[in-house]
Parts: sequence; structure tokens; C-alpha cells
Amino acid sequence: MSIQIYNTLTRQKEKFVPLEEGKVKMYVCGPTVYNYIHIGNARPPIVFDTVRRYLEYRGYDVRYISNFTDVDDKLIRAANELGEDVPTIANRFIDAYFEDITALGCKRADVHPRVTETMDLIIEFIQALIDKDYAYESNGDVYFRTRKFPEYGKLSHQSIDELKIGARIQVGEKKQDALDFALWKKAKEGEISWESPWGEGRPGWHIECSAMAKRYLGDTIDIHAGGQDLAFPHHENEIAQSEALTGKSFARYWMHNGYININNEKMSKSLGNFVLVHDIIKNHDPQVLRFFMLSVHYRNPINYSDELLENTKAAFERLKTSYQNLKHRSGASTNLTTNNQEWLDKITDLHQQFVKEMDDDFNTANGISVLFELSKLANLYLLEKNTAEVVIKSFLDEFELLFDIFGLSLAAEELLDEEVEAMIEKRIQARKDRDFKLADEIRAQLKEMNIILEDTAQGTRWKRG
RNA sequence: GGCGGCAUAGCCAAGUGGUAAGGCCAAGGUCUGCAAAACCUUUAUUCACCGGUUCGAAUCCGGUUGCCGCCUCCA
Repeated sequence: MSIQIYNTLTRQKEKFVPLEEGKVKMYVCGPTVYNYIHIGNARPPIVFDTVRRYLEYRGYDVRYISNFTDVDDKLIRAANELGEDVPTIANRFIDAYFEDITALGCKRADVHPRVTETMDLIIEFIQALIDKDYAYESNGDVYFRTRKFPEYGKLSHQSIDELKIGARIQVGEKKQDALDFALWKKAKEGEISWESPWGEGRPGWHIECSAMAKRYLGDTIDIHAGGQDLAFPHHENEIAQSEALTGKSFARYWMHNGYININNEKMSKSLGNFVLVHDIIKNHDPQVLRFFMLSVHYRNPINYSDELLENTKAAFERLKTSYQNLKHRSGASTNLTTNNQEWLDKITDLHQQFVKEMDDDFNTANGISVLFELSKLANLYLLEKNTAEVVIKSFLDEFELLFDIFGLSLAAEELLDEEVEAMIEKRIQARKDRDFKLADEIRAQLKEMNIILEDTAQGTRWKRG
């Protein structure tokens, strides 16, 4: 068994073989930090965090890099509008970004490099391209000579001429060719800028990723990932710059996630039909949002609505309830049952099925369906009169393992306050006294307080509604 | 104009040649003092439509329709 990854470069699934055995170098394009992220922006961090976790589970040592674009046109515009400077805005939204993706269960990257901290290498990179005649300076700007890179278009599967024909691309008077793109932009009066051999200015958008990937991962990386809309021109340009410079393959596997749609239309900042993560998690469990995203294959589009998220919540609760039920049974189990091996084998089978599904281009949708089968199996086991601790433990371990790979949390709920505790005790006594009227009253009161009670063979339990 | 994707039950969603996973919702039942949770049963003779290939197709080929995306800042 081996992992298969759909590679945009070849348009097919390929066996995953990293450059260096046991190690994976992974780069995920990060956000431009001029606003809170919307849930479309949240898909890559969630999807590729899961890819990373799975690769780690499969024994790879993953080095994961994700950048921040902390200077560009949109940041400059935001700064002008808000009357603040660029670094202030960038820092604010970097903090907000970490807050959001942490809530969504994403681990930190090994490094989160920033453009403004990579300026030295970016300038060096551009100069090297000029020296090789892959780029030229033009009145303070620097452009990449696209036609000089014959493989241009290999990622988006477009020939240079086709791109030119469809072109809504404007021929700037500074560009020698319509397809050339900016590596360095001359600063306008008063704009944030850096000193360079071509005067005061700032980098074009694409060069930063080439530079940061090179600095933190080297000339050739294993997996380069991002949203589908980055394939062209962003990733295409990265390939051109990097490969023109090094003469080596830039990235071996290109992974692109599908969009989040609203009413079947792409969610985007320019269309204005976006929903901020920041706002959603005020009213919804961020874990449910993560689960929602992982319940669809990463390359397929996801239609978002509040209602769909609510439905997902019910599904997610089912899994967590199942886990909690196992937990509660854990203390009450024996070691006397005789058919332990049968159940343990079934758990092993499900685990193997899970690995098979995830190996196939990270099919989290099917991985989750295995989780539901595990839940069903556990629920059936809990119907047994005598349960064995060893089996319960195996179920719990499997739940924890799979949840961890998905970046989902099974953390126990916090303790209740004393008043609630006392009410529950009082009700237990009322039930013993067969005073069901009082018991039902207390249960209703607690429900008002969002505490739901369940009377089981192992005693009364509670959970939050 | 070029390149690409999608169309599967009320809803969400897997499935790329072997006779439709899983979840939500709904209905009935079991259990329960009643609930909750759970379990059992029911819910697509059918995968947008029309042809073709094949012993066999949701899956491959050709065509039609509809929707979406990239080619321009966008995850």
C-alpha cells in the first residue's frame, strides 16, 4: 500500500514518493493579511493540515511551511483607507488568522515566514533572474520574461499562445510582452518600500513564495498546495521563476483544493458573498466547521449554508456521543467476556479500511464514513451485557487516533458547577423514591440551563445541549 | 475563443467496468417510569438526457442540456 496523490501537474493520481525517504517538504500558500479570513480561505489550512497529519501518521517527518503576504496592493489600500500603516494592519490580521485556524484545529506550520522578513532573499532572487536574462528592469519595475521559459503553462495546461489569445491581460507600457509579470514594483510616493538595486519598491506577489519555499525547504519541494484559483497565474509564475533560477524541478506534487460556494457560486472577497470564520465561530462550534469541510473530498466544491452546517452538527454529535458512551462504560467493564478477539478484529478491519481510503488521495469523506462505521460497531458492542475493558480501550484508542488525524477534538466537557451538581443529585434521589414528577421537573429545569440528562444502566449522565 | 470541473434519494455525500457506501431528516418498532442515547425496520430497479462499446456501465466512448470555475486581485 502506498499513498496516491492527485497531481495537478499531470492531472492524475500518482504514487507519492518523497524526494528524500521518510521526509516530506510541504509548502502551503497562506493568506494576504488585510482582513479576517472567510471560510473559503479556511479550506486550505484545514485540508492541508489534515494531509500533514495523515502523512505524519504514516510515518513521514513533515516540514510544513505556510507564508503570510504582509505587504501588497490590498494591504496598502487598506492602510490608506483606515489611516493606519501596513505593518499594524498585517500584524492585527496575522493574530486574527492564528486565532481562527487554531480554533479550527490546525497546527502551526514549522515556519510562518513573512514577505517583509524575506526581502533580502527576494531581492537576491530577482537579481539572479536579471543576471540570467530571465528578467529585466523597466523604469523601477522588474518583470519576468515569460516567453523565455518554454514550459510556461505546464501546470494550468495552457500554451503561451492560448493564454495570449484569451488575454484580458493588459499590456503595460513598461512590459515588453503582455504575459510578462512583475517581480518588483516601484514604490509610489509615500508607499511602504524597500531599498533595492532598482530603487525603492516592493516585491510582486508571486516571487515571495518562490523565495520563501527556497529558503525554508530548498530548491525542490515535495508538495506545493493551495486553492484552485492559485494554479494560474500564481503557481504557474512560481514555477517559472524558480525553475528559471535553479534549473531544477520546483515542486513534485501540486495539490489544489476546490472552492467553497454560496448558492453554487464561488465565495470570494471580490464577489462580496463571503462569510468570515471569525463570525461563524461566534455561533457555531469551529470543530463542526472543520468536520463539515472534511466531509467532502478536498478537490470537490462545497456549497455552504447555515442550514448545512447545522445538519452536520447532528452527524458530528453522533460520533462524539458514541465516544462518550464508551468512556462511561470504561469503568464498568470486566475482563470476563469470551469473544473479545472477534470485536478487536473488527476494529482492526475498520482501521485498515480507513488507511486504504486516506491513502487514496486523502479521501476524508470516506475516512469519515469509516468513523461512522466505528461508531456503529461501538454502539452495538455497548449493547452487550458484559463488556471487556480491553475492547472498550481499543475502541477508545481508535476513536482518538482517527479524530486526531482529522484534527478533531474529543476533549471531555468541563465540570459542572455546584448548583447543577446538586440538582442532579436531588433528581437521582427523587428517582430512587419514584417521585417522577419531581424528577421530571428537575430535568426540565436543567434542560432550560442547556444540560441534558440521560438515565442509563450505569447511572445518570449529563451533557450540554 | 482556450482549458477544466460538476449533474447520484427530501437534503449532504462516496463510488471510475461487476450489479448503488455513509450521514442528516422522516416514519414504524424495541429498550425506558417517561425521556435521552442506542439498536432494528422502511426510504434511489436507479445514478441529467440520448445513443454506442461490453456478457455486464453511475462508472468507458460520442452527442445533447443545465450549472460552475480558471484564463484578471482572489484559497
